[in-house]
Amino acid sequence: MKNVRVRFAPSPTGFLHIGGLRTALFNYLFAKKHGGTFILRIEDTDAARYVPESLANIIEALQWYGLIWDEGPDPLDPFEKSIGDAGPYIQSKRKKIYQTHVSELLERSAAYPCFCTTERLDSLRKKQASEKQTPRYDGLCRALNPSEVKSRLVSGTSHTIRLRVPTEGSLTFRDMIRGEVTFECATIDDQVLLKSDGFPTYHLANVVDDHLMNISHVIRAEEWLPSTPKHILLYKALEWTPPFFAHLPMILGSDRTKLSKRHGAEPALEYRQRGFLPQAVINYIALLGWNPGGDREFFTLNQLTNGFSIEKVNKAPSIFDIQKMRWTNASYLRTMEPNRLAPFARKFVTDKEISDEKLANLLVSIRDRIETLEEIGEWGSYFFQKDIAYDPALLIPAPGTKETALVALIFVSEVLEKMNDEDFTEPVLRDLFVNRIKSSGKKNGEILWPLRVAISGKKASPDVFAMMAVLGREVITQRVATALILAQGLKKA
RNA sequence: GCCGCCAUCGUCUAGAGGCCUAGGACUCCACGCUUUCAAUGUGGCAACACGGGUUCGAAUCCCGUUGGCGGUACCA
Repeated sequence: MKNVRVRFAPSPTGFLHIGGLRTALFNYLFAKKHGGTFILRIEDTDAARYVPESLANIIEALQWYGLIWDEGPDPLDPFEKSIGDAGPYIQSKRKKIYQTHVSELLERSAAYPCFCTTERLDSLRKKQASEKQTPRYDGLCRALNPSEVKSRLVSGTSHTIRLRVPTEGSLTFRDMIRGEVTFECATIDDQVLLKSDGFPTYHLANVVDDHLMNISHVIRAEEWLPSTPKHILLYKALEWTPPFFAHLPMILGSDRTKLSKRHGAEPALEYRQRGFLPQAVINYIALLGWNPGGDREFFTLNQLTNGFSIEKVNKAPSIFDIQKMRWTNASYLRTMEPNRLAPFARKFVTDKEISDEKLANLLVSIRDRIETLEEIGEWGSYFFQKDIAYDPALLIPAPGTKETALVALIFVSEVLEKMNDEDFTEPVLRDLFVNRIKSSGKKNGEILWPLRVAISGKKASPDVFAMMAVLGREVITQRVATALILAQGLKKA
């Protein structure tokens, strides 16, 4: 394939979501696979729905996920500067370009001015709907005679420009994922190309820009499939060659409808806050609707690129499963060096001066227990907080009573008394305690359960000896003493 | 309603006419390891939507039905 140029073209009407991220990803993969160019274009032709923060969000999200564009707005100054020669890449800055092409369409009679008011259009639709007809433009202005058009234009009557769609015949095109798709022209509406405010609609701006930016392949979500014939008609009217099209299957929520907040689909960047690794999210969503064919589950962005092929993209929609994404994330976490995890753990550290080394030691035992970075806080709470609070009844081991707990804590205190700071390493502690417990004829659980609770305040925690080594002799002695007092206060079982 | 797309375990998927008594992964369950919870190991439950063709042979090809999704704006 020569000269592959693809674009991701979000509109800044909201934050980037998972669906958009997946579209961006597949465009990126396709471009990189074929040594092509990945372009970011901002489609802000609807002033009414414009959300100012969304541009920054889209840019930041794409960057965080590592989908860096070769051409598009300059991240540092997206409105004023751009990377690449085909810009500007923000459609609101291209208003004049669209208008010149509209003139061309008008001259060729491929489009016509429409003076119908919103009110008339609304009541027309309502009437059609009540008569069980397909709501569509009835072509009133299509038949206006030229002199009438001219006089209305001269008088400055508010109007739009519509595409003159053939009334007969059909239109067939090839989709790279779905094969041949056919639409009857009679079912295609006379689409508005230019709004009365002078802004182009998506359809016009999209076609003009794709042509001018030399886009070779349009890869977008399936929701655009029904408007593709309109776009092809536009290419024809402008005497341009249409690009190749590929319509990606949708990503749905757990109730099989379009993904929304209700399904846990936050803005794509929200997953950063939620403790996900960008490469894990990318890995997971790449496998939604695409598979290189095989059993493999893990791919880096490079490996995805090398294995990518648009023909292997599935046709059926898929459901976003946060559970599997968490599992993917957990798998990535487990391969990480503990000291690389340390920066993420820092935010949980409050009132203590803790060395990176100590933090890394702690993370060794936490790493295998978490699915997201966010959970580090939970699992390390005994470490990050100076004082821990818990229900004293927790100190009693499973088969056992208040006395069992007391005996265990006294046992532990006695062992601790004879220890030095230097003894507080994981192997030494383990060795010592396990041997002592063995020679006293007790079971591990009898002693180590109360000890675990004394240290962590939780029934589920990292390894006891790992916690002891990290916290040090002083803190451990203190917590065991506190636990002893708490245990004594317990009612008799 | 009309138009279009789609259809393998609950979910993500492998499957390009015989390799399929349908494979892998998530979830769930059981067991092993073990000081808890995890991680990990072993095993288990679980699917070709339905009906017709085509063919010696169909999850795979064709048609229909049903179901799901998307579109039907001076939104993208």
